[in-house]
Amino acid sequence: MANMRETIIAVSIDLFHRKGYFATSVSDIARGSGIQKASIYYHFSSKEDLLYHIMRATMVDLNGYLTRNLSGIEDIEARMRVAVRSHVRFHLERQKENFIANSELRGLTAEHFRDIVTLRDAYEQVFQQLIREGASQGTFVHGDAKLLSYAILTLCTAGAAWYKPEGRLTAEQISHIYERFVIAGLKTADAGLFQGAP
Amino acid sequence: MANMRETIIAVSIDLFHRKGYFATSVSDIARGSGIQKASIYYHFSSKEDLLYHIMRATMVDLNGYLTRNLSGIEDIEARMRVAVRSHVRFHLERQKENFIANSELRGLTAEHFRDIVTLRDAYEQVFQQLIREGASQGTFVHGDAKLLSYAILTLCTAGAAWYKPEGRLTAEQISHIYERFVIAGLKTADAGLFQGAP
DNA sequence: GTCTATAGAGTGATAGAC
DNA sequence: GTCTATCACTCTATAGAC
Repeated sequence: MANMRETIIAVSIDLFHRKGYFATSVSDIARGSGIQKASIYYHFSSKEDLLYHIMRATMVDLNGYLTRNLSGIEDIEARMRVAVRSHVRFHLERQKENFIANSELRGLTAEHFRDIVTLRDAYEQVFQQLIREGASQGTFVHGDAKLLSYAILTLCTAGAAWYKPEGRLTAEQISHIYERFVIAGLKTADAGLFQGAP
Repeated sequence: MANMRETIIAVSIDLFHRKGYFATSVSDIARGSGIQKASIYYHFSSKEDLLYHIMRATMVDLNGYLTRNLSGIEDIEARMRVAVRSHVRFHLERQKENFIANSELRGLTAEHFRDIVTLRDAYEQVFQQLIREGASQGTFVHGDAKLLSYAILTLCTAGAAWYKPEGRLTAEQISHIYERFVIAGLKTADAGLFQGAP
């Protein structure tokens, strides 16, 4: 870890994941980084600024990863398979950051909160659009795209949360399991199953 | 709210849900309850004791609700349908407490943490046993019962988290939607889908 | 059962030397 | 870029009066 700024970020990701944002003090981060707590403020203007930076980088990378993986693929079902695999793999590979991004939104200022939610909404829109296109061309069931997208994403996000790298399955195997499960649900659930939604 | 102890619990559930356990101070709870913070300690020995009480009551009630709903039902598929509906309905009716029980485990002492996790494990075992029995009699697919139970429970728990009481669907309608979705998944997912697990 | 008062420790953040 | 020192405040929890 050549760069102190990167060290602080890595230490913070680890602590925010293990103890939570509010339970982690700037002193904890400084101790883990091997510097005094005042030195943290040379690199970041506040503890919240550090949280925001971690969350924003995670969401931007998540969106970028999905866009890259989808580029050049035309078939709707193939695009959905790729989207699910992309989501699961990203969450498995950057487990701690994604856990933070999903659980520490309350630590952000109102302005930063809005920014992160906007990025999250854009990501969910990709899945909802795929569900709508798949339904209109008869590949997927007709149902509330918003509720369906939440179901798909939370199922996969939660799956990634209990994954242990030293476990029996590789990230590749797990992403295939969820890909097949979601596609099965989108094709076989009886019509009207997800009609109406919050 | 005749009883001050009950008032403190209700106020704490609201604050822990809205702001999180660590971001909520004993002063906040006292202010919400209309007393001085020192008076909180007449009713509870510590802030953690209050969190533990809320979590334990929620888990005990969750288990009791499931047991009552399952009593007298023999058929495996019918039992699974009832179990899923029971889970979803309980999470919709006591949304805040369940959210706390699922997200504030880090606030507990090691001893209390173990106690809550034991209760949660017992609850999950009911679902895993149903999955195993259904598979052995040919009603459900064969697959890793643990991974399947996690998928079912987190899908339904997450669904309950974004539910808004003033929304379009009633708790009854939502619990039916999830019941049908889970049963469809348990009956139609191709064999080997959930083989192997964390 | 609830109050006032306070102990004792830790918090996020800043000033200014080097 | 990192340090020491410190500000101003908040936190959980307790003591003891009423």
